[in-house]
Amino acid sequence: MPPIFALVDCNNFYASCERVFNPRLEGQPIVVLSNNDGCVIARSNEAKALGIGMGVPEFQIRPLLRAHKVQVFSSNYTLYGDMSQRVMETLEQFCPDNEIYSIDEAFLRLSGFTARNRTDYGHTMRSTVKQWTGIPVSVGIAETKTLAKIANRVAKRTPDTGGVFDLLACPDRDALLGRIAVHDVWGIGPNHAHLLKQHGITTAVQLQQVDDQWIRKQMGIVGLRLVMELRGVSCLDLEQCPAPKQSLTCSRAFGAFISTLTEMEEAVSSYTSRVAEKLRGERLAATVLTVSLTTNAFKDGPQYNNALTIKLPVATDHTPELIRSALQGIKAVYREGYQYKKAGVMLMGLVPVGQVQTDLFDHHDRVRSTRLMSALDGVNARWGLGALQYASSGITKKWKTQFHRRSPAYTTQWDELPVVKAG
DNA sequence: TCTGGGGTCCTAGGACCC
DNA sequence: TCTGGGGTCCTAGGACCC
Repeated sequence: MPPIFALVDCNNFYASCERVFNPRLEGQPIVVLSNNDGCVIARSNEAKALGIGMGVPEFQIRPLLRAHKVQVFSSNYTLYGDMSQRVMETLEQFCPDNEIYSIDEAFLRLSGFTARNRTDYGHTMRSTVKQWTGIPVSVGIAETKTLAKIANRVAKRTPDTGGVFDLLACPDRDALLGRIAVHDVWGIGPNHAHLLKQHGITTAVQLQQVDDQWIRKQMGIVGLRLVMELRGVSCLDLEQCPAPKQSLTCSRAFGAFISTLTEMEEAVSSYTSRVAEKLRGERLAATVLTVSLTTNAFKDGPQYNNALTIKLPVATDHTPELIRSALQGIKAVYREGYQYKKAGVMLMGLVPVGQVQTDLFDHHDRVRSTRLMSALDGVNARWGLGALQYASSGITKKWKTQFHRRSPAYTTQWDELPVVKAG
């Protein structure tokens, strides 16, 4: 029996999260900004209707935001991560055969349903998620993941679907695919959209009908797979046990320019602590570390970008060891005379902690340092990330990322829980 | 003044080996 | 004049995703 996929996607996820705990935002335009309150990364429907684009710098639309009383939020990833988990746990109850694809999307395998039942089930899931979490979702159903993505798009944009659309029950699929622009197909980015357009291919239905050899030559195996998926031949299966991570990164723009090595060392040290926490959270250790730094490409003035990759002597998840290597790296690439905007620390060559190949000459007391790291992570989990920090991360931190308009961590910090007033 | 962050996969080309 | 062939591994860069 051919598979059937449903894609459940949260509507305007970050904006919806803000709304759940602040009901007076219902019906109002909302935007959520990236780190340092730089760009728009989420918009409510009302904000989209004002013509606010995805990724637009906040300063460029400031007058518009003010004129329409748009509610502006800094991003609050602690809140969004927790809300995501609630949504996914709800979906899990409906369909354990699922893949959490991103913070706001999951693919489900719906087998053994008739067409009528599928749509009904979609509506039940949708209303349950809304009732249990407050988050509105849309459901797209089809025989491949790529088509389920398209079905979801239709569900989201066509009010009379009630938020659920089953492409298998669509009487004229070609007409529908003819209305989907090729750049809106999952897997077609700006570059391939341009290439396809030059060959007269502008809609999903045209893409579906291209010659196999031609698409293989133009877009490689990925392109051919995509076209097969559009034809209803499933090539992308559910990935239920996610492959172990290959890399972990912490890279961030600074809240204020850095122009001294000391401050750069603080920032890199702080970013390394963060990525090391992620590493331990995944129960992995790293064998390769890359540090990078860059000036502001948007500004005039001297530019400098550089990165350095260091092979670690022994795979480690121990923050001080990682900081030592990162600092050694940043010293080597740092040049005086620039205004730095951003730095990053990436860990690669990840191996499960249980399988670390130790060095004959490695005298480090690993048992002791593991206990220390657990204690550190425990304190930070209890009191909030950054409660306990390494001195090398600095104290004043003028460079720290700015979040001027952040909502409370409504669901993860006792002192920030929403208060319900009796009245 | 002010422009995000974190990932994956594929491919082409070079180095190296037999 | 004439300059193999095939395999593997690694890396950098491109393209895409949310």
